[in-house]
Amino acid sequence: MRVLIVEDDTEILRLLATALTSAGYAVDTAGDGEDGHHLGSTESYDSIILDLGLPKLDGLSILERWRKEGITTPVLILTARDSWTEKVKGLRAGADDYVAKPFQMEEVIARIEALIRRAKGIVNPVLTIGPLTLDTAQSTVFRDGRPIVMTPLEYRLTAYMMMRHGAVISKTEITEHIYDQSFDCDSNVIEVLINRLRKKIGAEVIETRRGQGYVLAL
Amino acid sequence: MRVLIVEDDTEILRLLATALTSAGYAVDTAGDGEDGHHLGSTESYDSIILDLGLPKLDGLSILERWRKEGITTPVLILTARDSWTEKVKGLRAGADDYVAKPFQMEEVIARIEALIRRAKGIVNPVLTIGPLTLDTAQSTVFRDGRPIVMTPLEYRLTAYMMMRHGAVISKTEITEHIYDQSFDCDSNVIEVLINRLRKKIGAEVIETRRGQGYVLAL
DNA sequence: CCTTTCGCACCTTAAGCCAAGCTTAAAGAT
DNA sequence: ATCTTTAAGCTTGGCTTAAGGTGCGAAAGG
Repeated sequence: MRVLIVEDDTEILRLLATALTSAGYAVDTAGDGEDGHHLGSTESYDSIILDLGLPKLDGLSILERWRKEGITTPVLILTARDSWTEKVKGLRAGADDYVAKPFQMEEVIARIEALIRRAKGIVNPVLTIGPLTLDTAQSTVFRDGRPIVMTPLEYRLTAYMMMRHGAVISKTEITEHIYDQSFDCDSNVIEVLINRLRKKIGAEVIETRRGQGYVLAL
Repeated sequence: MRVLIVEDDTEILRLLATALTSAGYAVDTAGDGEDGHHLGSTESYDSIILDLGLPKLDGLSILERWRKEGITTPVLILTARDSWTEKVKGLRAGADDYVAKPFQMEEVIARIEALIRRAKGIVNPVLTIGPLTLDTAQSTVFRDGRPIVMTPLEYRLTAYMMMRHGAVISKTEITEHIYDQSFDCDSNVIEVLINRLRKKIGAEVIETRRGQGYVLAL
């Protein structure tokens, strides 16, 4: 799962980034409106955290532009406490949720997770596909009820595949969603990852579609 | 829908042009940077395909000029494979998407269509023809609701035929659309492919028009 | 006008080759 | 010390080629 944070306060940015990273997300960041807008338009994220007060280009304008461009990525906006009008404007402009500053890290993460689940059409916070169960609150995957110890990458890949179960997922899509920016995909990392994952969750769960990608079989 | 292609390799240009034309687009072409820039500035297009390595005036400069001139037409850039820096530069300069060479015709067309849809704010990735359903998001074809496992070529052919259902599609058209660089050799690849496809999706779905091509019957 | 014949376009099957993907180990990064 | 990436050799599925079969459709003969 890959998230973009657009925030000019470097301290808040740092905190959010580390919190999300250790929650198992691939994180990209932007310090001003222009970069933020640009990244959001051109890269593929599963969710975006957007501050409203930004240099160069303010959050609301960015959001409006994205929506005009047809970008439907769920957006969580950060606003100053008690600013009713901003909240309304934000939701009007197409935001999916909002959090007032100052905030609890936990809350932001929980809401991001809810947004992503909602966007992928998953209602229950715990997702079960065949023998596998994904608990995002615990960042844990279970096979037949038993927890499986995973590395961050393994967990991200599993979570992503479970949320898109049944779909053929290409290697490009995988790299785009479990790695952050600047990753040169001229190697067999994905294959190695898939290999390790198969050993952990069972080889029969992940089907190979030669020349197309992988499918999480039901 | 009108598209401009700026590309110096005449073979690639021809392939792109014919592919887009038969996909229902009006196509203009330019063989070098100056012509390309000029056309893009003075005519109005729904989308532009821009090669980065061009004689006279390179792609990046053209793109920058257009954006300075206030031209917001969605631009898809073509770059050499693995050139991460070029991709970043292109997206920085205001490109909306990019495809690495060598590329699949189908992918370019799909991305162009996505760009245009995005610009106009429409989404509909599922196409149903008779008992067949094409879900491009999942890269899967369904027959009577059941997924059919296909090889890359089979999938491309099916997708192409479904998008042009009812039309007679010649073998030449098929080779030009589902193969990246046109290979001209008199072999029976297409017949073999069609044969395998019929076994998977049902023989009655694909009609033969002797001496003309094939039709996806409704 | 109907029938037969013949050529050509298309169908079918199977074998071989190549590249995509698998696997393992070791080096590199954090 | 753990996790990730690189590298190298190996395996296998999908694509192509080739060879023989089938049937359409046109032209010639009845």
